[in-house]
Amino acid sequence: MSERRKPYPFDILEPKWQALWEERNVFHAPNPGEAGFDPARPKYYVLDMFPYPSGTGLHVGHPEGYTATDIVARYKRFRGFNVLHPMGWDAFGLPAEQYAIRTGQHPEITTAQNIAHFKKQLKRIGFSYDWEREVSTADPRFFRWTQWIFLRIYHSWFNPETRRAEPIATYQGDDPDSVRLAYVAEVPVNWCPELGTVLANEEVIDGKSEVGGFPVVRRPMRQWMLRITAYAERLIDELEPLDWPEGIKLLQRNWIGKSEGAEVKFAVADRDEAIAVFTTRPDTLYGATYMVLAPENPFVDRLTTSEQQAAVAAYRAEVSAKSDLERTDLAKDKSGVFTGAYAVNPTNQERIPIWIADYVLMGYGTGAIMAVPAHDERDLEFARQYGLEIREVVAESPGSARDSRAGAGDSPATVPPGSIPGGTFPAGSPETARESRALPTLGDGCAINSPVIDGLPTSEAKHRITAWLEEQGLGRRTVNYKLRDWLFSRQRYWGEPFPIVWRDGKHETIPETELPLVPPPLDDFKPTGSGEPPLARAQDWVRYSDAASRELNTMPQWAGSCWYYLRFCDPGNSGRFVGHVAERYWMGGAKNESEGTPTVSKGAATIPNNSASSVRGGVDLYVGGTEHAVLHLLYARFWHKVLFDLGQLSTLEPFQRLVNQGMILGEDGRKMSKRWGNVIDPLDVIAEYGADAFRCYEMFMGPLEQMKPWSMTGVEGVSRFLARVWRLVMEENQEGQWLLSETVQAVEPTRSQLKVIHATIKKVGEDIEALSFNTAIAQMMIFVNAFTNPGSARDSRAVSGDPAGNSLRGSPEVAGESPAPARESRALPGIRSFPVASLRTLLVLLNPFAPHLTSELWETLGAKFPISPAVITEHAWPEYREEYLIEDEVEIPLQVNGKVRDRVTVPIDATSADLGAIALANTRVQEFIAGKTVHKVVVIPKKLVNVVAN
RNA sequence: GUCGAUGUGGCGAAAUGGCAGACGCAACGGACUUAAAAUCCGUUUUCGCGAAAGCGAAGUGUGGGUUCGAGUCCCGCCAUCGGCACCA
Repeated sequence: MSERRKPYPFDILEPKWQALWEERNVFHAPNPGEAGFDPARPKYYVLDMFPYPSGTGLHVGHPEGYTATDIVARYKRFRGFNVLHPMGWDAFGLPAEQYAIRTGQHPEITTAQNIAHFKKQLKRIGFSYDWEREVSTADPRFFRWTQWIFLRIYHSWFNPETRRAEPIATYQGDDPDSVRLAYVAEVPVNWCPELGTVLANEEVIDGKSEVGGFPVVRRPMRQWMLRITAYAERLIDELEPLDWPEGIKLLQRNWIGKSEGAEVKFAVADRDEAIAVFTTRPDTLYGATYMVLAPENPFVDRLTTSEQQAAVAAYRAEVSAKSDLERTDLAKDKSGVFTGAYAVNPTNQERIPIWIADYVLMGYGTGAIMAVPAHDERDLEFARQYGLEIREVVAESPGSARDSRAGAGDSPATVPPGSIPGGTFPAGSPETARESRALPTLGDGCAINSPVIDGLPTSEAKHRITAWLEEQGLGRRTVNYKLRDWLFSRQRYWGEPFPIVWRDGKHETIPETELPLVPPPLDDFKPTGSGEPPLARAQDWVRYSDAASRELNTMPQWAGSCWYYLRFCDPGNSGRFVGHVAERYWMGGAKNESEGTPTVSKGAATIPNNSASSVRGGVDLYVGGTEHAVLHLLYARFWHKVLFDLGQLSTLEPFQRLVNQGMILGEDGRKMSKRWGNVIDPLDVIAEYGADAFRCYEMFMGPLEQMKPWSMTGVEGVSRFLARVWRLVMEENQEGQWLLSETVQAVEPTRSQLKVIHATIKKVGEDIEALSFNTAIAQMMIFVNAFTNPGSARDSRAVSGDPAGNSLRGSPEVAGESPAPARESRALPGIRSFPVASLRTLLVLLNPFAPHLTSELWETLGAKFPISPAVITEHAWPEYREEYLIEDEVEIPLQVNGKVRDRVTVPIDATSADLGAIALANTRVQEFIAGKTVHKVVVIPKKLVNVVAN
């Protein structure tokens, strides 16, 4: 009584169908070889980015992508595909551990509770996941294989010859540990003494910990690293053919940051030593007037003169106190110190001073640069600050001059390409040049004041000087990447332990038979404070043997998500991380296998690169948020490639098609957060409007990839639409019971109804393929409006050309005077009638969006109009017939000079000549061309006529 | 700074170079009702003229351009959002 009246009884029918689906295991997809598997059907793997089961539960943002994939999954099933549509949990993670630290509650318990809550929410939305395939990254049956994959990575190296990972046994060198894809290194980390732990860069703000605001220092620690940089080139190349948003591809490419250039050796003056620098502009070598080393560069210790010792030490101390963020944040002023030493410019033997400055990073290139202040903004700023020489060696090339900034006489624009500009440019007087031009040339131009390459355009100059350097043994062509190796260890409890033990200071692996290696039980999850991970507390566990002890670090949260999509293919396999047959079936190329089975592990014979087409495939559709555009998607691609190279997988890439859903904002247009009090809980919405309305609204809001604000009244609108569908089939009697409506009859649809039906079949199918769900729903609304409303102005367009008049439904008065109903059966006189077959068509089209409502109505219709199969989901997707879409007549706008002046209805096959004549004869057109000369009549048959006159 | 995305009614949004605003929300008017809710019908880009049907003009952030024709293609600019940020 107190409850608001429901527009239709979703609160009863939705749980009913959800229970039924679960009971009958309707959405289980059998694997090849299992009972019920139909090999004749093509496969379709549609995947969501699995969630971290946080304590707060789902919000309306999660189900946006999930609804999209669910619609595709249900649609593909109708289309006859074997559909793999799984869900699982990214269950290791910091929040559970921090909660454990605060409360003493074991993370396993809180995680299990959170998972249960998430699962309940997902089931209430009616997603068609195959729950038999559910996995959790924190489950030993799962992370056993995460550890196993780590061992594969550990036992491999990247062979630059074959450009692929190979077992370490194929490595011929004498130090295998130096080439392993998993290795140990001392790297600087963000150490927070107060919290007793290492923090990720994102967790450090202005040199303080995000949590608590404690100071954070940089400190070198022994860490596990994965050699992802070996794959930099392939991660770029093999990204190309994927069906991903261009923006995401670009983001990955930029993250990897490939740049081509040269490494150049500069001799140190008066010493038998040389420092290599990396530059992308070897053509500016003559303009290198000083050199800069990163403060951490080991050369600094050796080079610094005694007079400069104190200044250098002070500067290095100052720099090391800064966090990464402080150091790179803001466009702060350049700072640096002279070392007292000099290098020799290899082109002209000039002595140039060697400085140190924190604008040079130790981690990129060689940690040293040649500074060319005339042609690099940063070097220029630094040179100006410390009064270093600026020498111009590139002039703007003819034609590319931005402005006439220089006087005509000395303008390099007068230099003919290829000639030596000595006469026209004031060579040897860089100061003059500087003053006459406001800025140095930062872009391409042509070389000047550079004997070996004078007059050459930049690109050619680069080649020439690099060749010259190689001849002289002073340098070589090189490629550099921004991408760094992946810091793979964490000092945490709630993560996968490494299958590694230490003996005599050396790492070695534990046997595979000892997997899974589960974390020890602990009561205290806090870091130890000494920098040792919490696992150190479990002394019994740590002790592996008399001589060996376990690795104490755990893997980062990314580890499980790097391969979970593979486990979904074969989640119960206890002998392998994924069975070959299952993997080849679900991950294989979607097309036929006619080109032969993908090449797998035939020794070193196949080099994966450039043969991408033979190993194409992967997840057919992967939907998730942009926040994973780089890290997760890059890490997963990396692991996948290693496993592929080692012959464990059949495809080169994990995710063939990727789509990012946009963020859903609160009703106030702000990001949803507790702080603004604008968070929407899906369960609240479902309680009020039902899961079907929730799903449809999520899709009707706008394009999937766009950011868009939530609107409760919008949900109401979609709910009204679903209620209209309900009332198309059902009517309420005096007692308030819903019964099958008398108006539903076994009649043939009218011609105009057929047109709407087939237009809807076409549009909904195409729109789902294109993930344009909002317009698919709009079209179904048009369908329902057409069936519900007696001929109204708004559907005049939809029914134009309908010889039956403009009513779509057999309302008595119209049906009486209309010859419309096709052939045999007609509406009973006096009763408006809806053809049952047409309603069934609508129910199938709508089923992926509103599965509960449509299942219920299908069943109800079946009671009076029996049909087999009795369950909607076992039916085929309807096919549209072009013949019903074709019009006899078409309305053509008549334009004069591009403006519509009238419209005429003409037969569909009217010729251009006819149309032109009709237009010119039209009185409205005549009005507007009166007194003008007609120059041209543009006729687009079936579209429009445009008379050009003036 | 730089790369990318976006900019269309009061709002969410539609529109293979061819009738801008489909579909929905909100608002307003009407029917039904004792009344309300629900439901159904209708109006709704702006400005001008008209009693009205209607007629005209302008209109997709902004300035140019290409085209018979531009929301859509090209060039410049502005704004909002997002990523990266001394990568030599």
